[in-house]
Amino acid sequence: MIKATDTKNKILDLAAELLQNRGYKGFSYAHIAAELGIKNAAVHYHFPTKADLGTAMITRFREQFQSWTAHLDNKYPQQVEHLLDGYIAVPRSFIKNDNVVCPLGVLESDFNILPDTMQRETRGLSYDMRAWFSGVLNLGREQGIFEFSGPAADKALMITAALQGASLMAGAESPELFETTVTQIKRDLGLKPDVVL
Amino acid sequence: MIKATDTKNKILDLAAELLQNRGYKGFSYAHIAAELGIKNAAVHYHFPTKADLGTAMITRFREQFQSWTAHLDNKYPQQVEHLLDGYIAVPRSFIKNDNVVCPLGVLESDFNILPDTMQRETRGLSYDMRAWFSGVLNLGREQGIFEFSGPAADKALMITAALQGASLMAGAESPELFETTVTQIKRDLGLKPDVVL
DNA sequence: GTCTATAACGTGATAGAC
DNA sequence: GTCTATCACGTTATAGAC
Repeated sequence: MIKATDTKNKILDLAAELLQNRGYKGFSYAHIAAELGIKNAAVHYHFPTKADLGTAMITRFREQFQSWTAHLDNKYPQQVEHLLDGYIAVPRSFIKNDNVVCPLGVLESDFNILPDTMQRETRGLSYDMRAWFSGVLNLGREQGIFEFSGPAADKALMITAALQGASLMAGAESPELFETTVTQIKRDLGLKPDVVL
Repeated sequence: MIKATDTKNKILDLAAELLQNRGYKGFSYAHIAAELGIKNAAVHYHFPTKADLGTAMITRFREQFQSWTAHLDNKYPQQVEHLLDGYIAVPRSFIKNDNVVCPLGVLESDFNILPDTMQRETRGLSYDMRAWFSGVLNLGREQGIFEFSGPAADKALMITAALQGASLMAGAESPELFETTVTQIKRDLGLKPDVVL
């Protein structure tokens, strides 16, 4: 992950990390300002209200996810095992050091206290993820690589929920809980757990 | 669910609802006092610090879960389909009106900002749940009722993570996401989705 | 684009009367 | 067991100088 050099993107990077670590009410403009060596008011210059900052963060999450899947689709066309691994890599990437939690899980957990614009973007992010992954599962079953019963959309929902829940557990307990969940998901798809990362 | 009549338990009931709706930093002594028609200081009398209140809540969640599983084990001995439904009923019970989210998901999402005692109890609750459910899955497979590969503990972890993630999604998007996830979980266990509630 | 200064508010918490 | 009164602090946010 390339770190931004301009202040605006530095703020977004740091705010995202703080959100994932501490929840929406758990981080403040003061945290951001202190860490970046600037003042409170400077952060407000770039994002007038916290709702603006929060909404921009989620919009960026959506853009990043879209870029990631476009990259995967391009690099591994129709190679569903790699696409699955790419999808799993998203929540896994957050379970490093203390960065800890998948943003969607935090946003959904804090959903009722989020400003309207953040609620809308959160739903959009959730939808985007399931929609793409649903296509991957469907294709993989047609190819005879994935085995499961029921609609691909249902299976996509279930796996996405499991990855999200496992990401939360990993942050609170142990990272291995995430990996064990992934292993079981792959078993349930009829895959050997040793698929290349 | 029987509502408590004494103040101390009224506080716990309400605090739990607020926690599940708004996260740990999203509720305050003022919220509780206003709703119960008492004053800030009265709440502090029963729970001197917020950490005390939070810890007591989780301890009660653990006791309630233990009572619930004891009840299930007694009412449906060795009847794994009913035990499974009883386990699913826990997160489902929170998806009514706006009560919305499974406590464990919120606590794990807010984990890094929780006081030490709350962190310990949260881990304990998570462990309790998976441990009991792991036994149910193992028994069900021995009986030939559940079909799955891999260790029962892994499958229990995966299903628990899925229920937790689905509970969060239900709160943020639509309750049906929870039910669809449950349907898929049952399909993956080789069950018909029409098992008695 | 960043600063100083400050406003207006909510928070967790305490002392002491009743 | 609940009250009034109060405190110290962190929060989001704004005005205006540089």
